[in-house]
Amino acid sequence: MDSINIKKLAEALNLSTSTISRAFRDNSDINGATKERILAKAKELNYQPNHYASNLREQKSKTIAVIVPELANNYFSQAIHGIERVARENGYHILIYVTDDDYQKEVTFIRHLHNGRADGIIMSVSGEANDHNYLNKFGSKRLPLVFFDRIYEDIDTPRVITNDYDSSFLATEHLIEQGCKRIAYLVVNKSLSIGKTRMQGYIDALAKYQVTFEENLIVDCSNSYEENSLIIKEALTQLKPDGIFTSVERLAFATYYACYDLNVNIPNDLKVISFSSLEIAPLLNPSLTTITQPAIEIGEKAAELLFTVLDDQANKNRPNEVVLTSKIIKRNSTNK
Amino acid sequence: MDSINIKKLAEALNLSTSTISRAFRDNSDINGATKERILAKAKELNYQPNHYASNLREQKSKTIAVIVPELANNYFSQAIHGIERVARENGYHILIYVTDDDYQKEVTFIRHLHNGRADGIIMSVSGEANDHNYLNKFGSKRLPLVFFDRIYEDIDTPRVITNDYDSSFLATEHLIEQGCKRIAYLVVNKSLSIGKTRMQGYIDALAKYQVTFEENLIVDCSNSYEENSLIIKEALTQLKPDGIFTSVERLAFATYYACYDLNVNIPNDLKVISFSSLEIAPLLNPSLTTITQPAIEIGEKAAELLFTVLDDQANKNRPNEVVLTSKIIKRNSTNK
DNA sequence: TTGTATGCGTTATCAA
DNA sequence: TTGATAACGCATACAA
Repeated sequence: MDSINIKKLAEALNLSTSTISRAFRDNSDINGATKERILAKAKELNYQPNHYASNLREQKSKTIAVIVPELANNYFSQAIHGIERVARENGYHILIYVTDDDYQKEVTFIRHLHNGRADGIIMSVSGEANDHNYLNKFGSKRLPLVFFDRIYEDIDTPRVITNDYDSSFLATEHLIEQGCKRIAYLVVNKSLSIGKTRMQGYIDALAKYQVTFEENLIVDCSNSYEENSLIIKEALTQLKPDGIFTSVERLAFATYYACYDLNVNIPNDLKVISFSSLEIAPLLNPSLTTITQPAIEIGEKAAELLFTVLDDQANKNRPNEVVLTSKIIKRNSTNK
Repeated sequence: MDSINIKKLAEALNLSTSTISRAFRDNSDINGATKERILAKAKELNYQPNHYASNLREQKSKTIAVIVPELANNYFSQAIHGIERVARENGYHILIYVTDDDYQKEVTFIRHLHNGRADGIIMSVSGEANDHNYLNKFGSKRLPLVFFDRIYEDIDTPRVITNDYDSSFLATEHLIEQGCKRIAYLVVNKSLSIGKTRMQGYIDALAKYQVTFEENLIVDCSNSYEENSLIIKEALTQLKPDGIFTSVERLAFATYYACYDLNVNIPNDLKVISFSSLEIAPLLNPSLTTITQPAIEIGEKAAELLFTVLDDQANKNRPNEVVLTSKIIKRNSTNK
């Protein structure tokens, strides 16, 4: 390694390494002129303090890890965008890990992150999770953790969520107002936080309007595109719903494809509403009525929340839960 | 810091730190039984070698940085997914940086990465770039770098691209075959590699069919949604094209919105084809004819290429350019 | 096969 | 205001 380090820079300037080091930190006492001389030379020689040495010395990495179930999803890429912006403004870097909804990957990622690589974690949990207790195994040494959107309710850690119950209630209400009598709820994992909360909003809205709740109108979908296609087509033909409320974006897409195949007309034969952050929802055929979460803002808030924890580990006055509001945007897929 | 480290683990086992260290690497001589004893105890105490100490000692970080212009774009999120998978399989972590097409951010990211934080960089360059020479300033100390998709032609480094010229030629040909006489080409930065290559395919296809090339049918768009909306509406009303070929996905979306507003019917009044990795292109109104790049594969190849460079810095026999093939998928937006 | 000693590049403490 | 030195946690050369 012939690259430049603090020692060579010190030699080149006839100064000690401590002085050089001081020039790169704001708080230290250092002569203004020397500082400038150092910074100039540093720029000339393209010197930068080695992050790993600093991290080792300071016991922090200025890095946060972001763990998401999937990337090819407008919601998550927007959320990450928000996280990235806030992190950068705070001088932090972000590591990305994708679980593909695989619980084992999630556990492995988290465990490996506890080696100093990251100072904190922002995570939307995998859909498969059964035993969340692994998160408690770290005891007091667990890294600061912030959940967003998909959370484990039994883990005590700050979280950023949206008003899912209300949104689901309103979404279902909207379908009822548009004349739907048999509304199916499509969900990937109904035992998971968001699947469950969203389902409750649906059930309660049905109750309010005295629409009979049918267990089999809750359609359990999977993570596989092919399987979902079959499941949804069967649901459409067997259950003959006149409205569909999907808990995640890709189930709405799958519904559209199924309807095209089966010659089911949206919205005449079937009305569709979905959670989705798709920016081009108006361009779909027909344009899709969505419950749109403020994805970027969720990411930003999650990052901010993590930073308040990092800045002040002791302070227990920080908010433990931030709830943001989603918007229902009515479009043609639920037209009367 | 009361966390566990190699020294404490050594004490707990009555061994030396070097023996512990050896247990965590495969190549070293160590008694099988001791190794197991160490690993068992390590698991019990939740010990993991500190990455920053290892990195400092070994002068490598097992981390690669990925720099992209934007995240909320199906192409890039898919590419990153591919990169992430290959990286993980190789035991590498990935850092994500988003430039928002801001050249200054790109320069800053790259410069800061040369502090040991990453072993290599995979980048799709920002659209604004003027002076690429900053990349040469690092001399022999420049980190291994792989470009994908949006490249600087004047920088000598491995790259993964698609057959953009051919695709553009075929796309234009397709529009001509569908009866278009006035085909506009929408581009964000025509001096940038992909904008230029794609334009050349367009121009040559026009020539082949003796369609007159008109300079003003090359429509220069921006990175702002609002500006593009105005630019495209003006282009539609002033230039009255009967076909549009857009170099990036979001210009196709902007075109759809503009047509909705202006009551221009696609495909009757105007046919549209675009580069796009949108998985739900069939669901658009009308379904969009696309040139679809193998985004995930591009990411995978870029990562593989970087790893061959990292594995063997000296070997100059590695491929310097990988060209993958895009697919034209004809849909209703170019129907006769 | 295991242990000892040294250094990776930096920063904090203390002395000058 | 600056310099000498130790320490962060680990991996390797060398000794045992």
